[in-house]
Formats: sequence, C-alpha cells, structure tokens
Amino acid sequence: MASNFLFQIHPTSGVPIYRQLMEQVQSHIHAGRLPVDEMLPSVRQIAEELQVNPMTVSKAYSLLERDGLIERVRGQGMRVKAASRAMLPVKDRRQMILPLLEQVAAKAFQVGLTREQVLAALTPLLKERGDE
Amino acid sequence: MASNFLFQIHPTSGVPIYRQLMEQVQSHIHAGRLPVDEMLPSVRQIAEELQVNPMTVSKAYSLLERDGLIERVRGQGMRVKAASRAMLPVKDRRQMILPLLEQVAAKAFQVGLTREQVLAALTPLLKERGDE
DNA sequence: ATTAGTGTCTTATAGTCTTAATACACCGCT
DNA sequence: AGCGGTGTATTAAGACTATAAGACACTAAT
Repeated sequence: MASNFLFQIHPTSGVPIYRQLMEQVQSHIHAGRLPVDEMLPSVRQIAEELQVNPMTVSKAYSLLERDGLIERVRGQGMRVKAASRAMLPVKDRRQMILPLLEQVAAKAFQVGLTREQVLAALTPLLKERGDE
Repeated sequence: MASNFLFQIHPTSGVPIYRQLMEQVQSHIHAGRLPVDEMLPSVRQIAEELQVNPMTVSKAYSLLERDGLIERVRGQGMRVKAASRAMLPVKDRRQMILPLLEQVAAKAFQVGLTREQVLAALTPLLKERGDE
C-alpha cells in the first residue's frame, strides 16, 4: 500500500504505460524519495494498484535495470542501485524538468498566452514547499 | 512553405504523430493564428516537410473534421470551420494549457523542486510577447 | 518441507501506429 | 480535355503496446 502516492498513470496521454512508470521511478529516485538500497514496490503490487498487467510493470523495471538505476535481488525484488547517482543536486534535477518546461513554452506560444498569464496559472499548482 | 513554423514533431515523446498534429492545429486555431476560413497546409505538404507519411497527416485531419474544428472542401483542401469557436477568450485558452501545467506541477514534486525553482527555470523560456 | 512472496519467461491474442504503393473522385485552371 | 492540385480508400507489412494464463527459479519465513 506504500506506492499509492508514488505512481499514477495518465491513460489518455498517449505515452506508453511502461514509459510513464520508468519516468516516475527515475524522478522519485533522483528526488531522494526512493533512497539507495530501498526496495521498490513489487511488480504485482503496482500492477494491482494501477490495474495494469504485471508484465507491463516488469518491462519498466527491466529497462530501468538495463539503465543501471535499479538492480534485481533474486527472490526479493528490485532495489535502488547504490551506483545510481541518487539525490542529484538541484542543478541536475532542474535539467530533468526542462523538456517539460520547453513543452509548456511551445504550447503557450501556440495558444497565444503571455508569460504572465502562464505563470499566474502555474503558480497556484505548485506546492508551497511543505514536507521533506 | 507556410507551415514551416506551424508544426513540429517530437519523435521521442511516445505520443503518436497524428495526435501531436491534432493538438497543434487545434492550438493554432484557438490562438487565432489560423483564422476562420483559412486553408490549412495540404496533407502532402505537411508530410513532405515533416518527413511523415501522408496518411498519418490525413488521419489527423480526419479526426479534426470529426471533432468539428475543420471542414473538407472537395478538390481544394481543409478549411478552418466557421462554427468552430476560433480565437477563444483568454480564460478558455488557459484551460487548454492546464493539463500540461498540472503535469509540470506533478513532475516538480517528484523531482523535488520548489515553486521558485520551477518558475525561475520556466520564465526565460516564455516569449516576451513580441508579435501578434 | 511447505508456503508465500520475489522477477521473469513463454505463448497467444488483440489493438494501435506508421509506412508504402496504388488508385479514385473531385476541383480549378489552361 | 488535360494537368496538377486537393483528401481519401485500399491493401499490405512491420513494429510496438498491452493483456491473459501459466510456468519457472529463487528467497524468506514458518
């Protein structure tokens, strides 16, 4: 029940489920929300919660292992790899959100919204810096 | 050669090409960049410029016609439909960028960036309000 | 030893996305 | 009538995505 807040799928986005999962695991690791040596939620657990096929989750895990972010512990599950540079400095974490921000800029231009209008719409959506 | 700046495809995003095209046409119409009765770039023209199959472009156009945004003029091409509420008020155009902004908020939280850090990264990407 | 829990492999099925090459009906113009 | 321009239908193929049901090797705990 721990991964309730960790993952969520947008079925209408067009982005494959396994890729959405990969991105989110990666983000959580780099944000320090999934510390090194922490065990990830099991394949079947995520599959159950998100109402998704276990093999789809397994695919995301396999690719993350291939990328060196997590490692497989036989009979136990997946673990955040020590070698993975978890908890990156702010500068690098900013890098991770940049593509999305560029997308926002492009969309704002297409829709014809000014800088101020975009910022005014975004600001209330961002958390005030409560926990951690 | 007119559609050079109107459309651009992100091949790595995972989002189907025809859906990227649909979104951008829709944005351009609602921003007033494609006025009512304006003829859209031809299927073959877009296909050539984006190095994409004509049927993929046609699929986007067909779905946009089904949605009532554009209409087919036999032997000529596609035209921005009069009934389509082009040039929406700011309030409605803001609505169109909202899902993307929510995505930013979620990602910012995952990556562990504060509100100020996100705004500081986004601001320079947004155009200063030059033309139109 | 048994049980329940890991991730993964296998086989099969279905659907979506994209490309390719051809062909058609239509329009505007010469 | 002919030409070049519209969008679209057709057929075929290939790659990718997701699901289903079953099986396997392994581990931890009882």
